[in-house]
Amino acid sequence: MSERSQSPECQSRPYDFSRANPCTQLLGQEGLGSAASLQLPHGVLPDPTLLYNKAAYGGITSASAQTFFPFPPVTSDYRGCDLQAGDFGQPKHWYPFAAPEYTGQVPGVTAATQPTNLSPPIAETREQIKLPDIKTEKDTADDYSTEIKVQQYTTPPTSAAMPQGVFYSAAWNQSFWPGISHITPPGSNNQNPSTPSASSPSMSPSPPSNGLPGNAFFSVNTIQPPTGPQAQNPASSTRSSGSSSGGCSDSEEENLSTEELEQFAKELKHKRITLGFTQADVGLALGNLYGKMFSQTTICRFEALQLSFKNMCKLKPLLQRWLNEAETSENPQDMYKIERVFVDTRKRKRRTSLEGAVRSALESYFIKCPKPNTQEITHISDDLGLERDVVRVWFCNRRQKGKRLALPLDEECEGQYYEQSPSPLNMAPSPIPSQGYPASSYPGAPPPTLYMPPLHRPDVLKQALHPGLVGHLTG
DNA sequence: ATGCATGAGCG
DNA sequence: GCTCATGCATA
Repeated sequence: MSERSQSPECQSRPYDFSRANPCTQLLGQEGLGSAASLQLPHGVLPDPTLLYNKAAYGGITSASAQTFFPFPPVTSDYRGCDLQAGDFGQPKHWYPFAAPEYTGQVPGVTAATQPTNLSPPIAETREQIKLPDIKTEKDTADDYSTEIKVQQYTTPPTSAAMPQGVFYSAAWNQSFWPGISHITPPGSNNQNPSTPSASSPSMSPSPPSNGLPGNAFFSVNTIQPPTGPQAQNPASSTRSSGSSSGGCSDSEEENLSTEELEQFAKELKHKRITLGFTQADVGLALGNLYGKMFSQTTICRFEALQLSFKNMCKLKPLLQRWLNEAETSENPQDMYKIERVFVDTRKRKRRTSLEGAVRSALESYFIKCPKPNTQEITHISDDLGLERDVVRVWFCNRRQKGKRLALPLDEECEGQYYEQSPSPLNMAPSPIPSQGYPASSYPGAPPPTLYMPPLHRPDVLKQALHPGLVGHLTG
């Protein structure tokens, strides 16, 4: 079901963004052209999605290469949809009623805990527009009307609390977070509950126990000043929506090693499941402990080591503490029932669902140029009949994704993968900082010319790469 | 589990 | 307009 299995994404692909092949050049030379004749710079493997989806896509042609723009036109397939055009052409005030009191949506509510009496999500209450290539869960007319959400968290059925029963398997090869001293931070590294806090009501999922009432596990606004070594945390002071920094500010975090993080993630997942907590539970529990909740998504990514190193460092102490509490808590239960009413007056742009062919096309563009400039983005959006912002965001996310899974090669080299193209015709590498992994400690690792970080992480590679290529690449 | 989106902070 | 942290919505 995962998209990865359907359309391998390129974090695992050996794209060549080396200086020798600036985007423009590539684009100008070849185009996305027929798969058959698709030419890629030496050392670069063709985009599997292109190869595999060529038939389905059939839109990319190298024919009408434009003089000034390197990107070959990608047919009108994506353009011809007037419906889209109108749709995407809409203004972008997604939040016309900006509400200061907005508390944000309660994160981490998974299907398992999703109350049945909730008003159905918008997506379910409306017809999804079906477009040939692009779908958006968007109301036809009154888009983004104010929503009032009432969410009730109830004790997840114990059974449900044990999801797949599959324990963490995507273990990171520790070589992926190399370089970090394997220093064992005094006092942090390990689980032992620094403080078996006599009663930690803070966690109370479903695990069976002697119910004890009381403590507001989910008293949302109850910010309990963290105590103990792992207490002080940036999270408590973070903005409402993430911070670009605020990472490993604690001495304790700074010393985290790759192994520790990896191991902890594993341990967390294992114990969480054993204890009967869902990822969403954990996210909410953190809110109770630190006053800042996290979504199921974030917990999931933490466990899967899909966050930046810095981010992992930042969250680790929080999760560590939660884990300690959860393990020592005598009655982590009853309380697992919170009811919250909040009004979300903001409107979120309905998620655009890019059809496979469009994604392939975007991937192809990405291969050519992972960091298109404004003009290029416009061109792409025109070609694919997508909203500019959609394209821009797609590239942002794509780069972010690439970095997340990319091996932290040394930044110097890494930069070249995402070099910005100053102009369609002339590009000079302009390294950008990496998202987060400590500089590689690979001694004398040669500057990679291929964008194929996953090769350093076979496990991730297999997961992300098209099966057909795994053998070839890892061969 | 992950694709698309938001928003703070920054240059 | 980008990165980064983060989350909603959905596959």
